[in-house]
Amino acid sequence: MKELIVIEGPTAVGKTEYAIRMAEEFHTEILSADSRQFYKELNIGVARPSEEELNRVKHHFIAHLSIFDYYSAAQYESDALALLDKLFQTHDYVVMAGGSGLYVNAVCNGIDVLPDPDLELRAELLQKFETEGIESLRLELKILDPDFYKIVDIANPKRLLRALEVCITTGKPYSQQRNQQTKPRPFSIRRIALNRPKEELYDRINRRVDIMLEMGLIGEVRALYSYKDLNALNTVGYKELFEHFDGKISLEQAITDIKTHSRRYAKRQLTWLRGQENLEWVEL
RNA sequence: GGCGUCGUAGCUCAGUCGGUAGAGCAGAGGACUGAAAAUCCUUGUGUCGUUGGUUCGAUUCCGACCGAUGCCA
Repeated sequence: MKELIVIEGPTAVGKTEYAIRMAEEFHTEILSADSRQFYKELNIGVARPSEEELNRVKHHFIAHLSIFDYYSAAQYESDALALLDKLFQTHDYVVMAGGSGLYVNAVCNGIDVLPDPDLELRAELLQKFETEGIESLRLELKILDPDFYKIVDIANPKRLLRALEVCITTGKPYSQQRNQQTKPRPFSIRRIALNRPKEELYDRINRRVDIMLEMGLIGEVRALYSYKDLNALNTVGYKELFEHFDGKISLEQAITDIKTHSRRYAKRQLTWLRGQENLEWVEL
């Protein structure tokens, strides 16, 4: 029986090192499930594994995309499954490691079959939201999919937007196309969630930000300044420095913001993980 | 040393024409199916600097003191 070993956990907990050790032990390879390490332009700020680490074990889905590319959890699901199919021909175990919970779930549990967004439609709806406000999205969704309207977070524009996209492009209510059933996989899955005492984790996050700065984070971000509106750059470590370059905040403030936002990100990841089933928690 | 301003939640500050107080940020908790390092929701009792006085009642008015700060010496 083939097995996928998944290493999850909050940012800076130590997933990279843990996954590499595990992959070495099982003589296998690693799939990154980190939605920001996908982008080749992002390196220091997303704590990409070092050259040395990448040489220890073969990694996939690191720097395989450009910040100009569109990508999604559903695409990741099919890319990862295709690769796993190949890797399992020669390995009994494969390791997947990353902090993007939605992406991990797409691979472990599957994601409903729905159309990819029509980017033109998305832009149109976004335009509507910006000019007419969130209430206009609510009214439209209430008509197109009253059932979903009852359960969505109507304060969250992204949820409303996506539901509308699906309704409009398929001509059917979004709620009728969501079944949220776990898809069977041709391999078993062992999910390990790494954690540390909060104080220690926060200390690691703060220290890692300082290390990123020493490694030249500011230069990396400055070189990407003209693309600051791309989704891939709506990322902790980048957006705060863009604000500094815009003259809105001091460098000192940007640095403390990066630390604060990273801590909050870790907190959200833990909230997400607490809600997941079949997790094996490992305290480091 | 003199005159003035300020001292309220971890931080920045609002406010109470006298009836013991509230925002933003931080913090904490939560949600989450094609943008997810994204996006969204909930959550604010603190000797109102200390100490006297006036008052039925003071964080609010008055005095003194302490601290911060500005100007003048």
